[in-house]
Amino acid sequence: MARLLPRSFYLDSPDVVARRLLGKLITRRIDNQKLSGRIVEIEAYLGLDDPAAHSYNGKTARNAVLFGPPGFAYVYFIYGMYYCLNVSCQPDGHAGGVLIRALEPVEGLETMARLRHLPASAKPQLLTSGPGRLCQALDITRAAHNGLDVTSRTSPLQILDDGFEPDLIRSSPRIGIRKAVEHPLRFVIEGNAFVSG
DNA sequence: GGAGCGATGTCCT
DNA sequence: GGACATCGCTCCG
Repeated sequence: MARLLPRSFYLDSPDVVARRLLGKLITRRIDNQKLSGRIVEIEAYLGLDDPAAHSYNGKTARNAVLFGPPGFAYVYFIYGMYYCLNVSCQPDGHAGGVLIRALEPVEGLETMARLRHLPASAKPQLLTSGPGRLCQALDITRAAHNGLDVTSRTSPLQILDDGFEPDLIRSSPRIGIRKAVEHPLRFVIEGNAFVSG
């Protein structure tokens, strides 16, 4: 039986939490249906010390969740079309978070395909490989999910540990950023077919 | 299969 | 007004 990750899981620095989240299950409850996917790619954003992080220039209305307590969803809108899902890390008052970049779909693939406007026969890699894609596949939006507690028993968006352990984790530079491009803060499960890029 | 590029809303300077 | 933690399409080989 999968165990809901507690708030203490997210209390550490984003690079530590990012590694630790690889292989964990994200579950999205929509009415009576459950969608789930395993985290296979993730990036760390370090807060005030990280020029690539949304929190770098201080707290604003948009990024306030990153400065709050750990274990809350930070969902933002990007390029006029897509949402991206992060989870806040570090104690209340300290900015930091992790960006979920790719999932291996586990449950509800037909619904994911429909939400992605793809035929049911579409390759599963097209469902949740990429931060914008996975939000569309799980119907995650800023209006509905920003600021949500992912450690709550009643949350429609949770992260669980089902005992899976990645064989090998590889780090590399983060994707799609223009500042602080050199830091190896992207983490993937080595060899997993659902990693993006 | 890879490079180039347009779509498109929100936030901050 | 510009930048943006993206994606999917076109065009070319």
